[in-house]
Amino acid sequence: MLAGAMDAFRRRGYARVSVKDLEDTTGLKAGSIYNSFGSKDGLFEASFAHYNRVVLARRIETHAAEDRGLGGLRSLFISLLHEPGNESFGCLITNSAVELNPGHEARKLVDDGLSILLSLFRDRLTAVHGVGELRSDANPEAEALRLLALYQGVLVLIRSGWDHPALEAMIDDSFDHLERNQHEH
Amino acid sequence: MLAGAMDAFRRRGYARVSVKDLEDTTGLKAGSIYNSFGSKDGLFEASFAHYNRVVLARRIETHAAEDRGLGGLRSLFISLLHEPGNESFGCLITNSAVELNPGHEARKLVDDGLSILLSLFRDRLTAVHGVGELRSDANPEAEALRLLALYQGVLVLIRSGWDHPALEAMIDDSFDHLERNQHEH
DNA sequence: CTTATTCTAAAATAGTCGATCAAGAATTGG
DNA sequence: CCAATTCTTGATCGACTATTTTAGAATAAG
Repeated sequence: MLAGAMDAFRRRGYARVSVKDLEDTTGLKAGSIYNSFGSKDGLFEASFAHYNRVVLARRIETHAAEDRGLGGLRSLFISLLHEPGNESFGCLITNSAVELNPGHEARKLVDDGLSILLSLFRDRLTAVHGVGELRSDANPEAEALRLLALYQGVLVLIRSGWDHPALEAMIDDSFDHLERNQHEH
Repeated sequence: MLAGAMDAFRRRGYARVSVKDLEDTTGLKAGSIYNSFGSKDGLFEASFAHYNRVVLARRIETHAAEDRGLGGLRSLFISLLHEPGNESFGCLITNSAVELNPGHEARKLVDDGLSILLSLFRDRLTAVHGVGELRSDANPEAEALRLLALYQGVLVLIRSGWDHPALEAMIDDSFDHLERNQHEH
């Protein structure tokens, strides 16, 4: 029910999903939606919170579990290219960061999502840096923000229909460079 | 006139700009708009083409002229953080890649814009690689796509209101790593 | 069973959307 | 200067928007 609304927002963004669309995707009638969520904004925010709490969290858990080190992060990036059914539902964080009004209430959910990702990157890089899995001259703090930007950029390029194998090669290349001593001479 | 419409689309995206808004920003009445551009889509596409042909091209020319090497690309990235009036108008390429329908006519303009940037990055990296300005183990082709993703990602983070100095430090760090022998031991 | 309460449904509201039209103003070509 | 054409304007179109309301169905409590 929430999932249906969330999928619609992921695919088409906030503005281009109508209440009629939400009736179809949730199975609820407009009256019930307004009774339960107060407004279209309310349902959007509930969907977004669900995205951060469930979809994003589960993706991280599945691909980047704590014991998988740097390879987990790589796997997380690659997973963006292999959505089930070969269709990209879009990332609510990226899409909302671009689409939403500066003053929109749901902006805090964008910040939440970005913060979840940045913390993951920072903590993981710091951890593997300690055990020598990371290139020694890399700065985990700056590198984490760079990965966050790369993550968002990849999602933009996926949305633009960019060739997936090329993106996959680029991601692999990026993580190869992060690892220690992969280019010995 | 075109510039006014373009600014509106850059700020608020395609969907949230109404024909009434376009009347205000262009100074033309709805009838004239439809006479000149055929539709809201038509005006949008004209604005987008103007963005690629003028705004983007001029930005590249100003910051990343051909003789400025790798430093020109760095300057191009940094320039995104220093828009006049401390306000970001948004990048029509990034925003449209995220917002537009898969089948929308203006998608080709997204491809055009991305292609302009990718070509710039690829050509410049190849050139400086030849004269040893680029880290020798870097692959210009993969690196160019990485810069394109980074560029898009930075624009997403700017839109999300991310701290500019942190982004600037990250960009500088990224280009430091691209340069040859900046970490001698 | 009865009463109270919550949930659902369908219709209606006011407003805005993109787009069109006819009439007149401005501009252009001869 | 005149005729033809293009452009501008304000009014208006039906369709769709988010939201509210009203009435009825389902559910729960006593």
